[in-house]
Amino acid sequence: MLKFALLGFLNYSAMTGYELKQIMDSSTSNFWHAKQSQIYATLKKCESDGLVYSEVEVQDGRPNRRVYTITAAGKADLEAWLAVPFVELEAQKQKLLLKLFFGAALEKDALLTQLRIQKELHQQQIQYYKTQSKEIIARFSAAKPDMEKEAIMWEATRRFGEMFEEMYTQWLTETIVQVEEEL
Amino acid sequence: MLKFALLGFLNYSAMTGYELKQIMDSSTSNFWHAKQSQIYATLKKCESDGLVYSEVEVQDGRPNRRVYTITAAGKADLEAWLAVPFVELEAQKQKLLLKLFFGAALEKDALLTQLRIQKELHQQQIQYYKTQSKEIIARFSAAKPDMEKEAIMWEATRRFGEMFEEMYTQWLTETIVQVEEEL
DNA sequence: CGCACCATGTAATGCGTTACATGATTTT
DNA sequence: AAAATCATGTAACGCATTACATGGTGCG
Repeated sequence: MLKFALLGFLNYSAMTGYELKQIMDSSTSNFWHAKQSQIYATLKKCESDGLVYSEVEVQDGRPNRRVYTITAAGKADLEAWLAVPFVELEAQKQKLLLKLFFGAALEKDALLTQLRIQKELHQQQIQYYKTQSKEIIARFSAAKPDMEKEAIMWEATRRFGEMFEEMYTQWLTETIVQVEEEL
Repeated sequence: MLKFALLGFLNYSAMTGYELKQIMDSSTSNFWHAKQSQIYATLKKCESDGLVYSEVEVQDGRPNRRVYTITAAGKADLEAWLAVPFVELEAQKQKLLLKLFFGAALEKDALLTQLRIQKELHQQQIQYYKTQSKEIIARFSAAKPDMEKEAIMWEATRRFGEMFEEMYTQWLTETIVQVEEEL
């Protein structure tokens, strides 16, 4: 899957692995993230599969840059993936729910402390989406007025994050009350 | 992480890998799932780490069963994990958002079709949580009246699923309108 | 007769993280 | 003087999926 994220960005413009890491951190990281090492490894794999090619740019006083460019095969691969709908629900993994599922084994107070820590974190995250995340998109839209359609999609993903965190916070609030009263 | 799910269940009672798969499918699968092969492999690892031990039960006319029992070390490991709070947000991965992020490259109709397919799926999932999932918990609670506290936690995880799917459906509804009007 | 269920596992492969390794330049 | 940034990668390990392999019982 990381492959498609990389191809998606390289389809906008050629970039190095280092730059791909930065752009992912500031845009997709809330729903798709990767470590630098995985990005380098995946780019290498994509190159050997003919989806991208790379050229080394020699710099002086700085490390050389390996700039990756998407190929026709890479574009075709990306477009094919975009075109085929997902016809199943994506399986979720939520560590916190797993712990909570077995959480009756914990002291009531220990459980409440954990839930309150999480509530604090998710509340902060709502603010992140409402401020920083919103601003990143606004700045990008201003810089690239030719990418209006893309900006609408980016805003949709931001809105998902905001709604997710609001739902999560609401659920934690209700669960805390439930545990206080019934456990 | 699967390790803790297995230890959590084995802490209730000794079981085979086959039974663990079944119980996970009917309880935690919405927030933690595993393939049968991974369960067998993880049990083996847990045994070599001394967290569980196994005994083969010979059956006639049926394959032998390898019954796993949690050890004192396994209980300690589980309890330590339960006791330490998660102090960070869990990173999420959402394939659909990744595709949507690059979705401006698609035809408007193709994009709308994909969003509508997803909306249908998530709507069905709301119903699953409101009916089948609710019933499974009710049946289990009736069968194990000594596990009242556990049942409250299970209901909390079910409620998370329901709220998540409602949020997701709401977001898709809004996003579909957005794409219809602005793309 | 065919299918689902019971019950176990191995092997290959892929995806992802952590740790290691290097070193100049720029900013605080 | 220290820390962050720029820039690349490899190696080991762990987690997860897919495919392969076996074979009897019970039900419709």
